[in-house]
Amino acid sequence: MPHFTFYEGPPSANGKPGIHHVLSRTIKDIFCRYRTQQGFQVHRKGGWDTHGLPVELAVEKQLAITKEDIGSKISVEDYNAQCRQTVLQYKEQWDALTEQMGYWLDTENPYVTCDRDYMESVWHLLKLLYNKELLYKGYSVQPYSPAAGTGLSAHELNQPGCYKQVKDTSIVAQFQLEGTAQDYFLAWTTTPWTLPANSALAVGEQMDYVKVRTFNPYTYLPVQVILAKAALQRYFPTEEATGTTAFDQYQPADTSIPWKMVAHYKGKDLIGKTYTQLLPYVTPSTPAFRVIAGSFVTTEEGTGIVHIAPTFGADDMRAAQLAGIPPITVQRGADTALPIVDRQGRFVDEITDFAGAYVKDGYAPMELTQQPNYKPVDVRLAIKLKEENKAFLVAKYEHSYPHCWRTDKPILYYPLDAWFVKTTACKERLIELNKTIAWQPTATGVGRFGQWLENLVDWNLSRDRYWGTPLPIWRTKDQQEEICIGSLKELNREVEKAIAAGLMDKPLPEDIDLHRPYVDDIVLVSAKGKAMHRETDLVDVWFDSGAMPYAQWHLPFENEGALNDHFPADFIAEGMDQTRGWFFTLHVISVLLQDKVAFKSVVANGLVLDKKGNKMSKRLGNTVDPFAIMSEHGPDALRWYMIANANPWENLKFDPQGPVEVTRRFFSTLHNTYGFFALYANIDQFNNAEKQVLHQDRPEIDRWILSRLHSLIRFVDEAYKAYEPTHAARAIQDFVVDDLSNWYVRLNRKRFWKSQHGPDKLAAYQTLHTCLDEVTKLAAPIAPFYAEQLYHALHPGIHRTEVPSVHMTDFPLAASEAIDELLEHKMEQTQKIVSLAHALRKKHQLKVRQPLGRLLIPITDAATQKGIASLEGLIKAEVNVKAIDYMDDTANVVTKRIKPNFKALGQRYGAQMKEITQAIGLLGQEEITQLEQGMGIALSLEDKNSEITLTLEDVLITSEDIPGWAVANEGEITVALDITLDDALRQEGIARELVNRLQNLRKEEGLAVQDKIEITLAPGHPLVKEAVHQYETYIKHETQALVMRVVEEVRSGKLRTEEEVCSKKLHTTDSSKLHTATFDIDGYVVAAQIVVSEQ
RNA sequence: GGGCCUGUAGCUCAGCUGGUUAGAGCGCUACACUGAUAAUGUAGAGGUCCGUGGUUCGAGUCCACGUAGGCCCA
Repeated sequence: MPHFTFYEGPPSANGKPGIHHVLSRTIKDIFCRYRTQQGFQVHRKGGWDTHGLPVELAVEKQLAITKEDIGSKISVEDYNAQCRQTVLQYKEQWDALTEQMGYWLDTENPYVTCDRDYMESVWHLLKLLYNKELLYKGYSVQPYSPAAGTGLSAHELNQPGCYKQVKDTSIVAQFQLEGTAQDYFLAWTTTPWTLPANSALAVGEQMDYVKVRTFNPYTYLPVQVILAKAALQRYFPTEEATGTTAFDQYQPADTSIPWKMVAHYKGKDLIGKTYTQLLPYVTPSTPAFRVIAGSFVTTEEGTGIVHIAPTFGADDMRAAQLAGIPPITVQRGADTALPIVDRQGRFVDEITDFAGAYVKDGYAPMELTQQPNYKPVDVRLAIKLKEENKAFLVAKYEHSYPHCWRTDKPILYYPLDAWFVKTTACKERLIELNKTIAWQPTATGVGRFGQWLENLVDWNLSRDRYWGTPLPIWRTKDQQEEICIGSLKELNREVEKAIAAGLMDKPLPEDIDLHRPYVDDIVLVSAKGKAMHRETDLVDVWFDSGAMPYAQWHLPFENEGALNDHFPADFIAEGMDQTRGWFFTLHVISVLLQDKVAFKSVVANGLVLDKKGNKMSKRLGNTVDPFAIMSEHGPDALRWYMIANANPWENLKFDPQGPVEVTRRFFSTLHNTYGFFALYANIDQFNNAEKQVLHQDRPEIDRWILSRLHSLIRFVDEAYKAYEPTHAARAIQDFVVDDLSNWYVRLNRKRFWKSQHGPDKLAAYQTLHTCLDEVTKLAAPIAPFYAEQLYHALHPGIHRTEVPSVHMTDFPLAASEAIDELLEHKMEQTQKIVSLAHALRKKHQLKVRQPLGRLLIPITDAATQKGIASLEGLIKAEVNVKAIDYMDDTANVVTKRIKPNFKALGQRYGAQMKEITQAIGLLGQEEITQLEQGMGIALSLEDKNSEITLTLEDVLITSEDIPGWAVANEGEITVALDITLDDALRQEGIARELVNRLQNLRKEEGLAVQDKIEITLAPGHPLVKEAVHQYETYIKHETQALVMRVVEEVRSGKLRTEEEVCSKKLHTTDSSKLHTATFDIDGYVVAAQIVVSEQ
């Protein structure tokens, strides 16, 4: 059996499932069910994402502790035990959702990311990366508190009170362009102490920049400075100088400094320009001091040119890394490079002028700052730059700056050790292989995800937390030796060595937990005999989920060969917002390790918003409980609504009325159609056991609906294949509502209730059964429950014979021989004709029950006429006319309208179209007739004296009007209705009205469908009397009357004379079985009485 | 600030490679039907196709800029 491989992106059972999970899981379910029906084996292994910050935060909240308390107020052991307990706290709700929404998933054997087997596989993958030298220790710039000597998480920074308004010294520095005498870039900073670490300047590629001639306000020297045009106002609020006089007249210390724009640039023109190092204390080993592109550059503050110090800003580091600019660092020993500020927040010795100075006052001891001539380092730097003609503006600047919540001192953005996956090493390959993935929608793949890959930086794996997969790397204190562990076996082996070396006293317990703190207690021995301790970092949880193709099978320790059958995935689905989440980590791990994609196709799904388009949140209280919706409207209605309403990758504005409408419009229509079928199938004991009536022996209407059915099958199959579930759902819905229910069933009702059996009735049953059956299979992936129910209803004996579930049936195959496009087109025209005729009746207040004489259809070509003629009976019945006449308008009775066929003509004549349109508008009825008869018409155009020949294909002719008739048209179809009535037609109308009233009476009085009756009528008016006489057989037949008597008067409650009852041998005198009514038919009063015949 | 997506009737959405009366469902109004009936049909009202400019004989559709919203990145 061929495999269809699907990966379940693990949810976290640490939170409750929401309505959006119904959407994402419905999408996953649809395509897996579809493939199952196609005969693929689909493994649906569930999974749980159990590590990470959300879990830790939840636990901290439960225990009312913070991260700092771990290890003091609570032991790491207890903490981890608590985490383990918490991770699956909502598992039951998730399992309930899975079951109730019908998500076909193996919940019995899920993979769990905090299981030891899973973690061992993760370690194995990390080791493979390590062996390929794709795992390395570097640094990342993070919030750091020198006072506390510790890094801070974004979460800690966001605690209330951390951001404070402070006044800092800000400097606009002048960076001199290389090779110029007085041209400078202006860059602004609120952290002047980072200027000695500057190694680049960043500009916005698309931004506009200008060069301004002016004077330095501190040195009064002439300068030309470059800055963003949008920032001009900020630094040059005065009027721009018009000539050179202002410059000539400028005196040092003048309060007003003249300025003038002398050049314009785009940011991208500046990229690559080099400049002289601002504060040359440390010389980098590779070329630096260049203008680079930065996507973060703005003109809202500063100069639109951003000073880049890669060691002291996350943006800076990233941009510099992308551009190949080195950071400014100092060497300590062979392998160690340090930033120019130490961990206590002091400049290192190499920054001679400021060596040992604290970069923020807050870190310096009181006795230092209280000295009379103490100046903060930012101020000292400012003075130095002013003196050296390197400062353009120095000012105090008030802004919000984060502070350490423990020490209340400002934080630094500071490079901290971190382990990275060297994704940039395979950047090209990642991009290339991404192009082979079928993204739905495509733009997400090439655009959003593609862009992300283009700007790839190395993946920072390190997390300074407790609950996650520990990084399996042990190092010696001197950082010279290290080992990466790839399996439990290897770990045990190393522990044995450590025991031998006396570093450990006993082997690891059998059931060693690979989490912290247990792994932290393991000390290994290096080749040189030194002790090695584990690097304390945890691995980013995203690595856990990206590892699932391997780790879910505990590869390579078990399930050898699983990759052959289950890699790569044929299909995955995830939230649109997971660009750098699962999509990325799956892709990276598999490309780096196997040089293959991890998934061949992917459907991204959008957000589920509330009815008004607001994001759902607990805070706003606008969340929707999936269980409530499902218990109220059923899971299928919810699923169908979510899929049919909008493409899943667009945001869904969730309207709780949606499932209600879906139920009404789609499910109840389908159910009514089935109900209709079942009603008669039961009466006639139809059980689909008879031999199928040959396709060619079925009436045209059957062949039509079957043709529509197979067209539908073809369309839906394609749609599922192309991951377009919305198209599939809408097509199924339209077929059921429009074609099957409102046309086929409506037109064929008689065939089911007529009493004589035969091939026609059988064909009707079989055709309707086939339609329902196939629709059931097509809809099964989206509406699994209802489809299953309907399938069983349609195959009552199924447990004995056939396939026991719709979900195991073969997905329908479109039979191209059943598709008759010509027939479908004909029917479309017929529907138009009927609709037009109904509109005419309505306009002239003629009920459909009133027969009319003729319908006239002007015909332009023989093929159309033939097509319509073959469905003539249908039109006559629907419109209730005696005859249809076709008119090829030789007599020119019909007024025609002519329009150019723009598509045909436009391509040929292009610019001449205006004139041609005008000329065609002037054509008369005779010329139109000429065209219709296949003759060409010459049009002479004034322009260029040219002449063109028009043929029938170049124009569109419609019949507008037929004098003396009621006419309607739509597109190329026109119909005319003869609305004159004679007595014969009136009588037939009366007869039909009578039938209608008698039927109503039957129903009102609660008679069963198969009850036979006897009728007594008092027609009153001669016209009615005549009608009753004329149509006696018809009336009796339609109303299932065995007897119909005409009398002068019907009294309420019982028949006129007792004798008549006796003479007619009615077996009853029980008046409760007599049903009497008075009808008003076109103003004629008719009294009637029916009684159930007991014969 | 950057990337991507979306903007069409009161609401939710169609609208294929540009072709001249821009559609559907729901809702609203009116009428009809009543052996599918807590259904159904028909008709009507309702549109600066987000804006501006451009390409073209012709733009809801293509291009540019802008604008509003969303997601991701910063």
